[in-house]
Amino acid sequence: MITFRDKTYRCTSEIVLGLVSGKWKISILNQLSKGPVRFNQLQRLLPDATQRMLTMQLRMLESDGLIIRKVYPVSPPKVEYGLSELGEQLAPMLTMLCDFGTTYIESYPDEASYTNQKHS
Amino acid sequence: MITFRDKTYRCTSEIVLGLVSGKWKISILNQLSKGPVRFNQLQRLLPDATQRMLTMQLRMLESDGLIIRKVYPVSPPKVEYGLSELGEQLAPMLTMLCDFGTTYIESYPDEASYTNQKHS
DNA sequence: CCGTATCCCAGGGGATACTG
DNA sequence: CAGTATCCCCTGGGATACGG
Repeated sequence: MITFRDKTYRCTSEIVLGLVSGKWKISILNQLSKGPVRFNQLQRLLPDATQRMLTMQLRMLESDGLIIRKVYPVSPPKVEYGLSELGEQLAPMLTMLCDFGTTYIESYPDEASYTNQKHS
Repeated sequence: MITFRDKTYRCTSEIVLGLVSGKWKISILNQLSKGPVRFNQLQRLLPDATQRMLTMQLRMLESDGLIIRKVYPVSPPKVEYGLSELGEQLAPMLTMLCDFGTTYIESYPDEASYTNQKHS
């Protein structure tokens, strides 16, 4: 048993699940892996996420040390989010998860369907 | 966007997260990876899981095709759980998640503490 | 031995409106 | 532009008791 930041886990893998579990966390990490992004860019990239949710997920990723929030003290305000070192190290695992997910649903071909998302 | 079993995902990796997210799923998979186990053995291996929770998590893993439930029609009842082919394929990923988790908490040395679990 | 059935609670997430 | 503030709902999980 492991205790980490006041939560208990039965395996260290559960900690990683916690890091990326959250409706928009993976999408955010995927976007940031292409380079730093501003808040309203993210909003346009993830049009189904509300401002509130986006902020919450970003704050969690930040406090978990996976992303870095840079505030430029200018007017109008400018905030940029980018991957931290730790966040970059996560990338290969996200890829593996993605690949396994793809393999998995291919075991159940007629239970999955794809929709292409509108983009600005 | 992907729709799979009436849920929508933004990335196939989220499907995998769903497969293993659940308080006892990883612990169960870890145990079954050592070989098939009976229900009450599992209870003793995971003493903090209630019967109800154990049953629920096992049912989910089963309906997701990761484990196989074998019922022996004898008296007293005997039920044995084992990994499916798909479940075995999951193992390397669980190992990666575990390893990254270990690496991760080592970045924050004084926020983690370890407890060895009582076993029968 | 291997489960169901009930009841209850906390927190993750949605909708909407407001602000430095 | 980049957020807070409220309010509300729903699901995952806990406690406990009962059944084939």
